[in-house]
Amino acid sequence: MKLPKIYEPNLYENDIYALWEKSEAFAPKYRGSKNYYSQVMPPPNANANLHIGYTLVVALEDIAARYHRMKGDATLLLPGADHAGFETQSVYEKHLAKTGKSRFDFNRDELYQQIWDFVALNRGNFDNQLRAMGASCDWSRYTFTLDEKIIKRAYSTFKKMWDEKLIYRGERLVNFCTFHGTGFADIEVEYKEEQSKLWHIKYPLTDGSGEVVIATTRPETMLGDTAVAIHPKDGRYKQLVGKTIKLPLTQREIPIIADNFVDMKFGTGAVKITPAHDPNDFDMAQRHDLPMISVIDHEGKLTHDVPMPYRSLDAEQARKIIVNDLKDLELLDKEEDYTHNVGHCYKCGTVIQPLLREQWFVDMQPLAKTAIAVLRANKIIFHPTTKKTQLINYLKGLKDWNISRQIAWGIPIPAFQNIEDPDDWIFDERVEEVSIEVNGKIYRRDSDVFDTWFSSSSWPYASLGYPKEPDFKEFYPLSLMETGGEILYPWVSRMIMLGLYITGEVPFKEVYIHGYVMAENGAKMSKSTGNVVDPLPVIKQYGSDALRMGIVAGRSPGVNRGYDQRKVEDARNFANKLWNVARFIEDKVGDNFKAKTNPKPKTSADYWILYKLQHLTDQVGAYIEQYRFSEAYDLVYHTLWDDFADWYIEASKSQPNNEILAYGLDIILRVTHPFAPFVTETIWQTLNGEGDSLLITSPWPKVTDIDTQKAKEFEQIKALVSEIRYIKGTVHLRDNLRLYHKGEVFLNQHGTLIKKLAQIEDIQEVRDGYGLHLTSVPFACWLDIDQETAHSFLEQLKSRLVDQKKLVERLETRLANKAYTKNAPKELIEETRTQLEEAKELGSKLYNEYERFSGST
RNA sequence: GGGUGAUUAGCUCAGUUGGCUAGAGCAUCUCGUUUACACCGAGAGGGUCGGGGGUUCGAGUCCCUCAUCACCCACCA
Repeated sequence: MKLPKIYEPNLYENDIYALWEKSEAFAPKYRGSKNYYSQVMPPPNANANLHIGYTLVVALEDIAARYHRMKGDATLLLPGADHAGFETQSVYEKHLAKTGKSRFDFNRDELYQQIWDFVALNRGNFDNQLRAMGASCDWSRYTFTLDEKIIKRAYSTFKKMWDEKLIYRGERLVNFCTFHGTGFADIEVEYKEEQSKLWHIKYPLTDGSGEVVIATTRPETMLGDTAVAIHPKDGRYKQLVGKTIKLPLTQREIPIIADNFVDMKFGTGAVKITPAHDPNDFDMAQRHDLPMISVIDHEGKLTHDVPMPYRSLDAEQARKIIVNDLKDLELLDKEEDYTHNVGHCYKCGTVIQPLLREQWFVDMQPLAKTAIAVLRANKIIFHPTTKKTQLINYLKGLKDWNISRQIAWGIPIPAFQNIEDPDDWIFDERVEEVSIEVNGKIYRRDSDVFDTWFSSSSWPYASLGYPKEPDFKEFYPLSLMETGGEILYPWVSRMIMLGLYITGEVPFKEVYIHGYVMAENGAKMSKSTGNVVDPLPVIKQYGSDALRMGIVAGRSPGVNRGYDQRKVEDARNFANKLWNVARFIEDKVGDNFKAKTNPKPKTSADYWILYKLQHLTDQVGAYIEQYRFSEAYDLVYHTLWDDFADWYIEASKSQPNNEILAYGLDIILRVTHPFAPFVTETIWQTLNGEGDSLLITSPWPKVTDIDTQKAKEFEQIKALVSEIRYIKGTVHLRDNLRLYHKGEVFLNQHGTLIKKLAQIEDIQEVRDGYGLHLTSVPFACWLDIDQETAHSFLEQLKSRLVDQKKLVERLETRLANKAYTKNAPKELIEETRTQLEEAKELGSKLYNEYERFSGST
């Protein structure tokens, strides 16, 4: 079968992927190695289209997986999708809104079913996109985060924590979005800087002896104040401790307390304490045993615990009215402009209200402690390494984790409450029931669901079927967890903690954190800005391989970088180059392409290319094992293009060796396959004709020992040819150029090749002659350029001569430095000596040429 | 307030424990249709490696410091 002139990815990609799938090439299988290599892919939101960032995820994971598969390791790349609880529910709510409905029109069970159907409708996109990107993942092991095994695992984990008292139910401050009606973990709150006011309010002492001025950004919460705090060493106030304040606008009396937390320098040095609506105040209330009064409810309105005129007001509205009322009472001391950070719901932008709610919490201390110890002991290797330190710092300051969410789309919490005794909670997995009877008592199900991260923290072992499934026994701990920096804290940290807690082992041996794919101008991609790049049109235009390589090229771990279309184009050109190399070789070797394992090198070019290919196979493998993808790709790119195509194939046109051509292509196809799976497999299938061999499962190549001395001969030919090309280009000579020499064996031997590569008329042995001598090789030879033409080369000669002199000087100073000869490694000094010799020789040749031509001006 | 990363050619970026005259792609300029490829070939120009100190025989690379940008964490009301 003949390869057409241009590689058109669209014509082949689908068929090639189908071929891999049909051949079960993605199933893990030991092929000559005893090692396994396993990754579970970070599950993207099942409901959304994959954005270009996920192409990077796929590319990185798939390159590593394909490499290890070819190494013979049993390789598992497990695909999955995430129900993405709150994310998906808010998408669905927007969808509902279009039909004029809202979540309040349905109960939670109804909503759950509706969202399930909604997600099922959209899920196909995800599968197809992953295929289009060439992910060699095992679809038979596809896992959804609401699969039975994942839910059961969440329940077992919850139960174990419950039994071991790591789970507790408590009334704590939670970050509450009054629009979505749910609480969030600390990490989900988005802080934004806002212009606001700092109000100074006079709080009169009960005994009438004066007043204390407090400063606040949230005057509406004063109705819930239960104390005023000052610093114990503050001379202005310390005599007031123990006295009480008559809280304005209310009839309540509240104490003045002393606490080290208070910053004397901020505001007035006196701070109102509202335990039910501020985390720091909450902590202080616990220390001083203060009452907590909720004055804002879950809808963001003032509660019935505030004086009549303020009840049911919107918090924002209440603020204005209260400030006005204080003004009227002449209790407002002053207003200052003030800029501070305010927490917002990351989805709708509503200001987050800290509210007192009963929720389930996980005591993170013991889990974090174990994780820190494991990280410190380097049981998990991080790429880049700095992420480890960041993670340890995060774990050190970790607070308890609120795992309750008041939404429908998620895993119901398997806890039931005695309807007659609110403190009596039991664990039970019958979550499909609203209420159950146990020991004659009626228990009602907690209507909340788990935070998505609670179940996904078990992903590495739950998706492998912990504890009994063979996959778990075979592939755990995972070889690599590849993921983005934004989920280092919410996900990676928790996978490590829960992995250690449940399985007693680290969940993965290495972590690779990729940077974000930013928009081309470096800004963050977001739907609202409209600068999101959709991978599918890019794949259609340039091919899947081009996108994969283009997005990996020049990218290092943990660093954000813009999407660069030029790199994709370049990669497309690379795929086409490979295609045409294959066409050329197909033409020479014929259709029955079968590369010999040990081809016989004949020419110095043969030895040279084998040497290059040996370096390629060894080094690319080493790079991938160190997860240095960009450098690996770079080496593949330049070996194919510069070495194999531009030098070896060109040389082969005058000294063909079909065995080596076929062998070289074979090696290059294998080594390129992890990066460009489609084009390499397409070529492989076309050239192998009827054969049933697949490149994807072919072994990674190994080139045996090469005679490097012979390889070096070709380096000399390259140097000679390059110099001739340079001179030709500079003096604008094209035709009829001859190279003369006085009986150099080397030039006689390689004359035909040099003639061909340098595009000159002839190479001749002569007795004597006159012309421009070449300086880059240790042979006496010259181009038959006349005096006048050679003159135009004088400038070049001069600048090269100057450079050469500088180099000689630099090397001489270095060697004259006794500290250098004393301290530097011997090989390096030896190298410097050789270098100096060569530099001197080249210098004198340049000098001679320069003298001869300048003298005759 | 704390932390991390970035700052290298016109643009986008590589550059592993310090060691050949600092690299790539794109862009620019000059040639070129030669047994595959114009999504091509040959050649060229272009960099005080953000500033300033220091350690070292030797620093783009290590240390200190400053500046600018980005992100993350914290949240003193």
